[in-house]
Amino acid sequence: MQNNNNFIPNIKRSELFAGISEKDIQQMLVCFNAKKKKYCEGQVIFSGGEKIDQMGIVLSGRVYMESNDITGNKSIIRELAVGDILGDLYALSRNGRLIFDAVAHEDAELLFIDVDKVMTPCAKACTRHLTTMKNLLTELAGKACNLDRKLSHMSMRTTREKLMSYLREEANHQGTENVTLKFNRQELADYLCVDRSAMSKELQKMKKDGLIDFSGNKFKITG
Amino acid sequence: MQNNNNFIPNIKRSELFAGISEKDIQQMLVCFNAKKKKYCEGQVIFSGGEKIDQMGIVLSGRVYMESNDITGNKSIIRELAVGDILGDLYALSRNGRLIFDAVAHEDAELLFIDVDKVMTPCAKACTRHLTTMKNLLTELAGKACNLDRKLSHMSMRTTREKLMSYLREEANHQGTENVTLKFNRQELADYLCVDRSAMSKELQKMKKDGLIDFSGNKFKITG
DNA sequence: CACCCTCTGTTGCATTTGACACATACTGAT
DNA sequence: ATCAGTATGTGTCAAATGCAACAGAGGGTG
Repeated sequence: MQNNNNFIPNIKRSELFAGISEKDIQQMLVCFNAKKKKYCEGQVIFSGGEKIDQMGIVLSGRVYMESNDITGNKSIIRELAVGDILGDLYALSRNGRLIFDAVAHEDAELLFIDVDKVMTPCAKACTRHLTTMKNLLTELAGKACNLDRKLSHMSMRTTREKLMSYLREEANHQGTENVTLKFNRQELADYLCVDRSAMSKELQKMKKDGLIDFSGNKFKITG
Repeated sequence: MQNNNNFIPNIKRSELFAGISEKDIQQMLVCFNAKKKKYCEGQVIFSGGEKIDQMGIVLSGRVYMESNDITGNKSIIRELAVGDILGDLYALSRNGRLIFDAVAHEDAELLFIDVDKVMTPCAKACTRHLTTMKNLLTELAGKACNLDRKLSHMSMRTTREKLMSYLREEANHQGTENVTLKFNRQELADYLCVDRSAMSKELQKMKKDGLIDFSGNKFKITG
């Protein structure tokens, strides 16, 4: 591991180390064989089909899990921010092969950790080991719930329903009717797996029908 | 827990108890406060919005996680068979609230287990406790991967692409080009979130175009 | 300012899809 | 055999969607 541990405050934001002191984290990072790596915007971090045995924690920047199919359609599967964990579900599953690409959406720094080091209690009695395993379980369960939530939007039959489903959840999550999206229009369309222009049309119709109001990426549910 | 433990062979098929002897399983079931329960076909096991702190292991029958929206559209999110675990990702996540309904698709028996009992090492030193935690992590990761796989089908823009994506994965999973589906047409449509009649038409077109061949629920990818 | 680039909305058109109705098996029960 | 019920495929039509092309609004840079 590198000498400069100035990323420790950021790593504390990760669910993996919840309830663990900075001092203990530093010890564990050695134990977990943690390695820091930088990525430029657009750079591929993991690519679909690849077999991995490390998971990455986002220290800075944003990362997208995305699918780029043969016909040129991009789909944003999920979006990862600082503290989020990348690739854990593949590295921890039996076959370990990625389905999607992980791409740096902005310049980003990641800290990579060997998953088997997390899964296997180490010899030097890391007392916090059990805590990280429990944290990982919670994190993984949360991620799976988010996938379920995304599926609930995707299972809607029309673009309008997909948008409402997504916006309602965002409103719920952000705790206000006035929702600020992190996506631009193209990204929102890629996230909901619909055509951008068709979505743009539908958004206008929904505004006219009094369902929503919006300006830029500030949305409000009104219906 | 009931006296008749004749379901132990079935429970051994669950990933949760992988690598644990029958004798140890019996002890752990007491420790986990396991309770068996029967459900009739069509009966709701968990319903959307409900908060849960138990997970269920399918001892017999089949269970669907499904979404039933206001407009009457059903979507089959996933299908659980004997040995599969139900509700774990909700029970283990922070908020613990279900998004979908879990419904018995056939008469079914489930064994319910307290998740916090699994998460907390017990006083009477269950040596196998760590194993179940690791197993649960693997199972959860595998489930999340399946959700990702499902998302990869759903993100396809056309019914034809959704079908091909799904069939290719099934072929891959079943290890043969001759795929036997567990779904009937309506269920397949509900799984891929498309209209049944439209899908039926598309299947015929795909057959005519030489992409696939099928009869009943036996499919073959030919293109 | 002129230029380039990106983002968003708009339009027209061809295709796909969903909804509904109905015909045709096939199944199981009586 | 008869009947009811279910599963599957077909036909028609309206609506939704994708696609391509373009216009206008910024935003940054030389």
